[in-house]
Amino acid sequence: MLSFSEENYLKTIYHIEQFQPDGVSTNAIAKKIQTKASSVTDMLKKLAAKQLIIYEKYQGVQLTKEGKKIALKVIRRHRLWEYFLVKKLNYRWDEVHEIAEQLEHIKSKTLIDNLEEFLRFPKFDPHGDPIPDKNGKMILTKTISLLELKVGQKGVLDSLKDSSDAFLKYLNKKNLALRDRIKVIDIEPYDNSVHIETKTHQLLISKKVAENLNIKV
Amino acid sequence: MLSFSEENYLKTIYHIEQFQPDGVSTNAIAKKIQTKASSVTDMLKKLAAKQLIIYEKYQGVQLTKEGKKIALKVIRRHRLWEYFLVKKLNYRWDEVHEIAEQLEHIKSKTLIDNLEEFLRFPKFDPHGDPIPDKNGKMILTKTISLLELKVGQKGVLDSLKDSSDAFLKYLNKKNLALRDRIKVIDIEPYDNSVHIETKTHQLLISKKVAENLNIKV
DNA sequence: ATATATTTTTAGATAAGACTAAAAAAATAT
DNA sequence: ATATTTTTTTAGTCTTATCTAAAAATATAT
Repeated sequence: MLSFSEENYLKTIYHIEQFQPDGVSTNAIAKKIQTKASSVTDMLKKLAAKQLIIYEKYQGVQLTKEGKKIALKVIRRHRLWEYFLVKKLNYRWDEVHEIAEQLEHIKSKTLIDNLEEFLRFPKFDPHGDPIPDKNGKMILTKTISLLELKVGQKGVLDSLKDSSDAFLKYLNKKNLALRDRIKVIDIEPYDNSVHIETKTHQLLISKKVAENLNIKV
Repeated sequence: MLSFSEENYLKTIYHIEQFQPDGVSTNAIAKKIQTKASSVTDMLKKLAAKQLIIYEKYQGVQLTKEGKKIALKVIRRHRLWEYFLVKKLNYRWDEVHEIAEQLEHIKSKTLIDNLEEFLRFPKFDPHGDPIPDKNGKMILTKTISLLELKVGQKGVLDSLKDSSDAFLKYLNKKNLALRDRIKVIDIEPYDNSVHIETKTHQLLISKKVAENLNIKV
């Protein structure tokens, strides 16, 4: 049985791997997990000894099949609990991360499957991210970042590249929500900002924000 | 903020204090928490330094006001989560303890109050134990053990002195549930066993079992 | 009252996971 | 190609919560 900390590392490596498929660096993990590189190295050795990652000094790491399986279990738990918190306990999408970070490590053979059934098998969490099923399978939606849309093109806000509370609060303030239909009115070539229109209002979106919005066209 | 382990000690001391109001012994704690007396001593020093217990070498401990407050918070969380597991996730009363032991240590300012509201402010957990409210107040029901009833006397099974999974499974097997009306048919003076009758069947209850059944007369 | 048994504490060790500081390796720049 | 910077690892330390073994205090029994 893995520790809280080991599970966290596996989950984190999985997430970074989505963007860095051929080797996740020690520093990248340290940054995401808010710890020191030396602590990461220690843990990588431990996970490698358990055959959950492939680790060669200075080379970055990759999850093994087993490591990936465990990472997906943790992600499944995290996303189901987030769904529970929002749908049943009336939390906002920007309030659930910290609590789900703890709940995702509760150990039980049956708990998460029972929770999933209670929630009636949701397929996406409150941030639009897909929830892996019992076998680790999830619905992968093809999206592009808002930055890639042309003037006049339309799409739907599907999910986020950055789900930090800070970004979620920004979207709250700007009245942008998942499933909103978006049309690009204009693109400013100088700073890559995007002028968009939703059903209810118009908005100016900076490059930084635009690249964190995943659009289904 | 207290650790998982510190919270567990406070909760355990609170429970033992119900039966040993003037000083909880190191060994009693060690037994309940499944650890060694020396480990308990270490922790007692720590809790005393934090002013959560009154501890004098060799004298046993007592919770301070603050220690009791925290213990009741942990018990509140435990019982609300047990209620959730049974009422929402369809667990049986003998399956929830281990999971609630973990859930009770989730840290959040708002989680447990939101859960309580979602569950519509239950006053008793699945084992008949009262759930402390936000302020630590709970409904204390006057009960006596089945052993104290006279022949011919009636009462209702209200709660249990022992809520171990083993005892709960025993009650399942014997078809005894909370709220069952019970009448004492006969008492065997030789071994203090009790012959009882419920709405549906008659049963012979050993002394050991009888003293763990709390009856509201 | 004294011997014996039990309980509790102390001392020292261990494991997990983090840290700092310094060394080693790899990447980048001139 | 060499110097510089950045990244990663190593070595050693710290904290938390355990443990064992031995010592000290308390309780029990004769």
